[in-house]
Amino acid sequence: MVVHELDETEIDRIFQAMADATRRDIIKQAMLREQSVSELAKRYVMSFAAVQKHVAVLERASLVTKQRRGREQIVQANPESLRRAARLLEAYEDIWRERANRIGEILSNQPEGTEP
Amino acid sequence: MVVHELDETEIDRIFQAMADATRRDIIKQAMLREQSVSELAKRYVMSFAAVQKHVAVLERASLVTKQRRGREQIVQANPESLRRAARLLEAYEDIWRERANRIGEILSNQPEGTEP
DNA sequence: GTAATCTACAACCAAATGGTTGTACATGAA
DNA sequence: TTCATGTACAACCATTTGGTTGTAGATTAC
Repeated sequence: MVVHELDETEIDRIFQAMADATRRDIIKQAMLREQSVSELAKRYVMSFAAVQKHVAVLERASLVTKQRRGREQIVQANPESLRRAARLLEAYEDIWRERANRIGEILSNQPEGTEP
Repeated sequence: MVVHELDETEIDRIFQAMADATRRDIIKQAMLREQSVSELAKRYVMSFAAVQKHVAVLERASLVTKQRRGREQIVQANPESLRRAARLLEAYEDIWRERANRIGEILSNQPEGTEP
């Protein structure tokens, strides 16, 4: 199977992590600039602990990493995982394109001389 | 915000739908060939009802559509939604690339627009 | 007709999710 | 030292998720 280059549970985690608007925004923020968890937390209406959990989900999916700096925990984006997900989606598009070709061939394989 | 072209809850649904290996396989199968729900269900160890629910999740995310044919319900892939998700991920990669450029500029110590 | 097939849907369950509050502890600032 | 800040983590709660079984209704096959 073409679409089987990554460990399935790893993909599960990446997509599941992306399936929340707050987490997608955290990723974006971390990509724009490395930020501490509390700095990120200020942006959202939820509690600090909630943001902490969101970051943990992103970390489990390898979408971000954390690095201690004094008492702060700095969140850094890891675009590698994102790229993997992107390539997986492209693989699905490839399947679709192949199918389109296959159908196209079948349609074009009509016997000659059948045109009016 | 650059990454805000789709309705957030729509994106939520797409990624959440993709976050399950069975559903990803259903998408793949439906892309390869349109199939009825029961035909799909035969491929997996779970109950028919479970597969039915998975298809419903995919339908809610607009990743597949169903079409009645007699007593069967034919599942058709809708690669449009997949492509949207793929483009969203690419948008994140763009953010990262922009940041890399920005940092590169800072490091090269050449402020823009200083040339005569 | 009767029987088999395909689907819809409800009810139920265990586990995961997304949030909260509260407590504890380490670190930096005064 | 004392106080504020930043984090970790547990406990709790409501809702969602991913599965089950069971029942019922269409449609097709015999």
